[in-house]
Amino acid sequence: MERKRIRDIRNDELVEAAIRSIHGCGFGRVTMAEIAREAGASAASINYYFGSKDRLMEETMRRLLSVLRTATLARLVDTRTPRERLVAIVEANFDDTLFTPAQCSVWIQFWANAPYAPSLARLHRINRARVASNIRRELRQLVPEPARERLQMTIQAYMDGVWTEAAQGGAVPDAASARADARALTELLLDQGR
Amino acid sequence: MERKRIRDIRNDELVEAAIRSIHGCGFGRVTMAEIAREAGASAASINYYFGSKDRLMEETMRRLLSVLRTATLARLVDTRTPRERLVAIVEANFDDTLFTPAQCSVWIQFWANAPYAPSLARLHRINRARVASNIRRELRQLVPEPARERLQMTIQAYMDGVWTEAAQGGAVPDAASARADARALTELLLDQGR
DNA sequence: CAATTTCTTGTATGATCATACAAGTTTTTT
DNA sequence: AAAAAACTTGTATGATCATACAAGAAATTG
Repeated sequence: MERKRIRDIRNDELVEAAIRSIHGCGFGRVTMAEIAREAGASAASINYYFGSKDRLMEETMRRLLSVLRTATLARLVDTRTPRERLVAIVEANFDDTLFTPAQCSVWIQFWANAPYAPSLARLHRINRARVASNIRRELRQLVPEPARERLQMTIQAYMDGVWTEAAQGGAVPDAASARADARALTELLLDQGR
Repeated sequence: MERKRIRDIRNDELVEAAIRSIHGCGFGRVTMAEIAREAGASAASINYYFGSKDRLMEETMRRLLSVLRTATLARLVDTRTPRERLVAIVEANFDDTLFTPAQCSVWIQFWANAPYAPSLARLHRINRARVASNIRRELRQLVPEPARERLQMTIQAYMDGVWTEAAQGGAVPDAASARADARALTELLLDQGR
């Protein structure tokens, strides 16, 4: 099936060009022409494959979500205890495949724009619910009720914040240190009672 | 000096209309016409007072920064120890005057767009440097060197993250709980060695 | 190799929007 | 109250951009 392959190749190329372009110009300022240039194609061909700019953005966001999902599943494979699983979920957010300037930048911009773009809002809501539920599942076995909810929000806020910082492009830690820091904070929070 | 007063009143009205409009439409989609409508004025009058959309956005961001600065200074007044000052700085980020859905939302959007708009980038950089330096000043007297830098980043990431969450509009805690949570985390981090 | 499908692009169209401008209105000054 | 200054607005202009479309190139099929 040569047909399908070519289409998939183009999809990949265009989504990756979109990520680079958004990182370069900003979500609000990126144009079809710019993305096409980045991909070495024409603006019209993006419409041929995606139908509209909106759908290209949607697919681009899907790509980011899929990277996170993949990283999370990979890290969950070798876990035994709830504590290990929680750490795996947290560390997945700073996986080498995810925690790059371009992806953090694009991610933040999708977040900022999600409330105003229905198709992004939907994906955003689904992802957020999945991450929250993953964390809660493990916390249930680790922490008694009153503190649980607050703990989950703290962890999630911290992860969002590190991504935000990374997107600002300042002194970005490398992925490995980001994981170490996140792990340290998670364990400190889990052990705080003792 | 009636002249000055009218100008100041219009400036205030227009900046506040801009905040409401950006919260409603998004930074990338808000138009002069929409802001004018929100303010009960005309698009042309915004140009009369601010010269351009760009400068209105710049002034709007300045407003947000000024609210944070004011809240911080107010909370620093009655502090005695470095620890109290650090807590004051952190709590200021969740002051009642700041931690509202509209302001968090606008703030996040300014952050996301700062890398692509020179005038916003400048303000953003200055603010970030000031907050970082405030935190570092107190940490110097509270924490030995190796951990200091990491602690500062953790605190700042957490604060960014809570704002991000608040901007998403999900289950936003009220300002008072946000302050309590932030204080608890700060003190946990400070005491972690013991 | 002819026919058909798939792919690619340049250009035209129409929408959106910031801004300039000129013509008015209101307020202040003298 | 005349003159001047400050303010306000509607409209025109021009730029930007997503997208539709038609025509053509390349690949696939029979």
